[in-house]
Amino acid sequence: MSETPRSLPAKTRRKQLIKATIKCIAKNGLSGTTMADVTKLAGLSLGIVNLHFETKEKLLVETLRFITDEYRNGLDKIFFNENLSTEEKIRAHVAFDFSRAIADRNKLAVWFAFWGETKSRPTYHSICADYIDEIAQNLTQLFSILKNEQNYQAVDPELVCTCYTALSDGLWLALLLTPKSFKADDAKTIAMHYLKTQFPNNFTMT
Amino acid sequence: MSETPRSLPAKTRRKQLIKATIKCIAKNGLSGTTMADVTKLAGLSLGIVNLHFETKEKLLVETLRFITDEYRNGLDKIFFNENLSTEEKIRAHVAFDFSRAIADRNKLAVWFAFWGETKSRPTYHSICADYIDEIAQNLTQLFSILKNEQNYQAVDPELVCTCYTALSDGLWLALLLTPKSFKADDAKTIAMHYLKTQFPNNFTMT
DNA sequence: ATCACAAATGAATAACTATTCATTCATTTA
DNA sequence: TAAATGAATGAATAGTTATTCATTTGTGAT
Repeated sequence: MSETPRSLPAKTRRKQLIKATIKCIAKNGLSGTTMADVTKLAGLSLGIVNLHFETKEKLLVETLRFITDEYRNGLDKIFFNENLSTEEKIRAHVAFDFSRAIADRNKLAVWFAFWGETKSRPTYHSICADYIDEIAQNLTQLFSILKNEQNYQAVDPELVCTCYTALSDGLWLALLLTPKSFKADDAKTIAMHYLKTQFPNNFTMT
Repeated sequence: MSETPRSLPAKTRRKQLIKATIKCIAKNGLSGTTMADVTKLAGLSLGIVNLHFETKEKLLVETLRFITDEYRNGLDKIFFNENLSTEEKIRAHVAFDFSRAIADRNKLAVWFAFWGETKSRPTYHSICADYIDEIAQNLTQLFSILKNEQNYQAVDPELVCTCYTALSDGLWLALLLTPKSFKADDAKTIAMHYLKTQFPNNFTMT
């Protein structure tokens, strides 16, 4: 195949530009991300973003949608996997949260960049609100099933879901801010530590 | 006193501008914050920021420093308060984390906005790294003292500190993203729920 | 091969925004 | 009361950056 075909399916080119945008936001911040930077990083010409996305703002929205979709789809695959037990699904959820693809510092920078703008941009907010709700419902259900299966009387599934989710987000922040001293494995250990306090008969060390 | 004295101590004017900047970042995002917006919101003239801060970038740095100092100083007051028991200090820490002054949506938007730029701006990063380290040391010490005082054999103070801190940051995100369904009191309940799993003889409901 | 088409280019443009600084104005001092 | 001071103003400037679109270039059909 050629190095960089001059002509490519629109979908491929859009993805290429979104990936460049992620790198660019990580490198220069959302406020420092320019069309010139993005297109240069993608190895393409200045006008290409307007050709494929119309405006910079739409490129940013699609970039946010890209990372939220990636996250949501990954979790859905786990949730609807019939070969996994409930405990295995929860374990897989944690593993996914701190996997290479998700707990990547470039992508984490993008998450936080958009979260910081959420209050001022209704579009960003509604994209985030959507996936949050869906994931919370699925995860709460998993905790609820585990509670019933294993007879954990005192557990409040909804509370555990909110707590786990917040914990996971905060661990992402630690990965972003202190990458030298805090690694994905540390984050996973802490997340499992919390789950074990709630479900002491499950989630024992492997 | 006059409504808006034409002349004011430099420190007061700087604070006034920083407060306007916080509101402006919350309202327009970091990327959408312009000098015109900030100065208009402060009810002052366009050139005033350059007069008091030299550049926009320096205003932003001072704004980040303002909120980090406010947070650090508040926690220090608790940590060094000799009238409080260890448990009371930890309780006060939680109460502070989700108090009106700290868990304010404008300020939360500012925290996340800067966190999102941390990877690309060494200055922002070092301001954050500083306070994180100091607070973690103090909080770890509190957990360590409580462990020894009350004989909690299994507790790992450092891990509990990292876990609590991440949880708290994640709960802030929930307050920012889903303010309708999730309030400061809910956040406090969840934080206390976690502490109770670690120190079951303490942190019982009030 | 040639043509027709669509994708990509990038110089030029239009819009925006940080910064400057000559001027204005309130306050203080003599 | 009359300078003198320096904080504050905002029109003008300089610099940056998103967007446009006439032109170029590769691709596939005939």
